[in-house]
Amino acid sequence: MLPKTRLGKRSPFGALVGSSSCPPAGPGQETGETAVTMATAAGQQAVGRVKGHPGLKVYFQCEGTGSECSGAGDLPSDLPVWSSSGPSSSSSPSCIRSVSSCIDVPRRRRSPGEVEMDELMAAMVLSSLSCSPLLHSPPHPDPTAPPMDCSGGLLSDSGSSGYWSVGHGSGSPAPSPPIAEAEAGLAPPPDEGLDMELEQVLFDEPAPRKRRNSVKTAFRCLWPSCGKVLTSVVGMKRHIRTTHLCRGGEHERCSRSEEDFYYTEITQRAEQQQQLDSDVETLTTPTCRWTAPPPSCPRQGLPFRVRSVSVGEQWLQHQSAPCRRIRGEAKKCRKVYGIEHRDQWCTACRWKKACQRFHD
DNA sequence: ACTGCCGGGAA
DNA sequence: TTCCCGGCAGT
Ligand SMILES: [Zn+2]
Repeated sequence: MLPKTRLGKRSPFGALVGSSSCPPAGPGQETGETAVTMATAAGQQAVGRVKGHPGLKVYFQCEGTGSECSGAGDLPSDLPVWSSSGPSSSSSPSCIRSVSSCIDVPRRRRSPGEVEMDELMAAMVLSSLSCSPLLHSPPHPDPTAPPMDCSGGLLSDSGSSGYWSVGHGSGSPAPSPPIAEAEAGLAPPPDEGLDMELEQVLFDEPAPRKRRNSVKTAFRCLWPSCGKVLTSVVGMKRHIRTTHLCRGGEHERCSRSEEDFYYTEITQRAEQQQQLDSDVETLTTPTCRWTAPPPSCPRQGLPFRVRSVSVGEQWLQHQSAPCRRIRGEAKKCRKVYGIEHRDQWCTACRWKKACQRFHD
């Protein structure tokens, strides 16, 4: 028996076993999604967008100055929007209702001068970013859902037999994301919880292994027929702001997040990195890029496409990346006995498996 | 270059 | 099941 610490990891698909489909939905497609919208002092901003499915419980807990409300409810997939009463911006049909009609939320108006909303929003952002479909799946699995048991051990790392075996279950390619991408429209799994962006990021890579050497990060402007590449976020934002958005410094605060939707993060090998803009700064400010432009600064009709990784997604990638087991300090049979005494190795070492004699 | 070992395949 | 090995990642 192999040790319990075995991490089956090197499968390129092991990173995201839970989410197997990638619905070919555009940014504006909202069926089956649940937009968590909340109002801030600056306006409304979609802080999270998770795929909803029947049975998915979403828990809110907001702490205000005077009162405290917490709501939990089953979110049907027909898009109930829960939002606190913000400014009546009717930019989106999802902002019509101020309080969900299906969640018993105590009505509470935002008290003036309330500053905890930033914290709340930060918490929502964090929770939405760190929410794995596994962590938020209902404790009682949906009986109507197909028994997709492909999600165990995504983050827990407690699976004794590595991750999952591709071969289990004949003809059931559930955990295979590339196949699932082709069959995206056929059977969306109930565990759908990650943004499709993330899945694209995770699976678009031809080489899923980490090749961090000599790879630099740059940012490409996504404005139509621009394609400018800069090495810094700040420079890119400034480029977008000044060149495309035609804005000066007085709008920087408003459009601070808007530029994020018009550039994408690209990586390129160092030797391929051509002469870029002289504006070289290090990436110090983590930016969160959402899948829709901020409603506070509507720009209708302008095409935007985002294929970038937010910080949380990067974190999630890192967490769920198929990482190998940490090489132990102990010498193994190979090193102890040497190649010439291979017959003295343990069988695992002989078979190039994890050593059973010298555990870490 | 060497080592550990995952994943896969042959016998 | 046993055995072997390609190939990757880390040292
Ligand atoms: Zn050994």
